[in-house]
Amino acid sequence: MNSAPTKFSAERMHVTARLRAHGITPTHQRVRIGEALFAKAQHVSAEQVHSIVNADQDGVSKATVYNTLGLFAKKGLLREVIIEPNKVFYDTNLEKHHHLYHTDAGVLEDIAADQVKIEQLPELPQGTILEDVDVIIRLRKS
Amino acid sequence: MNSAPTKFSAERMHVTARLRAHGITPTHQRVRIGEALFAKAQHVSAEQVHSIVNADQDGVSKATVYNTLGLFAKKGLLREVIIEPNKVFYDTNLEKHHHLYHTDAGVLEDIAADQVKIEQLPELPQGTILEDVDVIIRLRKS
DNA sequence: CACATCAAATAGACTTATTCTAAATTCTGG
DNA sequence: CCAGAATTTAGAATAAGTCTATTTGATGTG
Repeated sequence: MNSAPTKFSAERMHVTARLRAHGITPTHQRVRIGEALFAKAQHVSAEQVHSIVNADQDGVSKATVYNTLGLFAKKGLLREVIIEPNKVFYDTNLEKHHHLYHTDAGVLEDIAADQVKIEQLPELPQGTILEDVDVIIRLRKS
Repeated sequence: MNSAPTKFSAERMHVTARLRAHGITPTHQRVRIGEALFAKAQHVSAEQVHSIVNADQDGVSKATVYNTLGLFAKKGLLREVIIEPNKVFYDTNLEKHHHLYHTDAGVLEDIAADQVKIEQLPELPQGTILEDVDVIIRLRKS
């Protein structure tokens, strides 16, 4: 369509604002990564982000992808989901929810929070605060 | 105490029987690994098992440690717990239970099943069976 | 404007957990 | 005891992620 990349698209502005709102300086590459993330997919690995962002010209380095994903996660723009050794997924869904994991296919699915009822949690040791509760339901082909 | 390793200790027989009961041919190295596992610790990494088993003379190779842990997990003698990228823990506790993870310290703790009440699970997609439900409560120093 | 400063980005070397491979060893049934 | 299968092994290979030293790019100051 356009011959030149759209530097000032609505999407781009949106991501920029979002980063600012979370106290993140919106650099060129962070915005690129943000666009890739928030465009569609729910669950992406660092590797996937790296190749999406580097499909176009002028890519973003591996190190920056890792730094940025880590930063986004820390700032609450993403949630890290660890389901397999050697594969961290980043989930753009920030609603409270849980995960269904198809172990055969390696596919991760969201489950709305109200589909799983956790009625009680143990008392936390003093001096600690809850960071997260992960519920992962692992499935296999029957 | 004994000058020679006790080849026919009660523990050893016990592990052997246990492997057999799970359809695992009890080779020398598998029994060694089983002893290390079931002796004490709750949560061990492959690396830890490897060094426990290799503290004595005549060690067990890395590959065998990995193969064996994988086999034990598949046969239901161990449970894999994935809480951090690049670190699989094997849990010898086979009771239904959940996990508390201290993210600062990297320490994993068990929680008795009755401390967490999961009242409802979503309907599983057809053609699939439940393999496991992992609940990991992540804590941080406050 | 020239300069000092600081954050962020980069390439590529490095680390670490795990898997693979091909060869050697051990086991099992006949 | 022997053939074939299962298991173990050392070490090479892979893959995700981290680290380092350097460069780039803003931003502010006199």
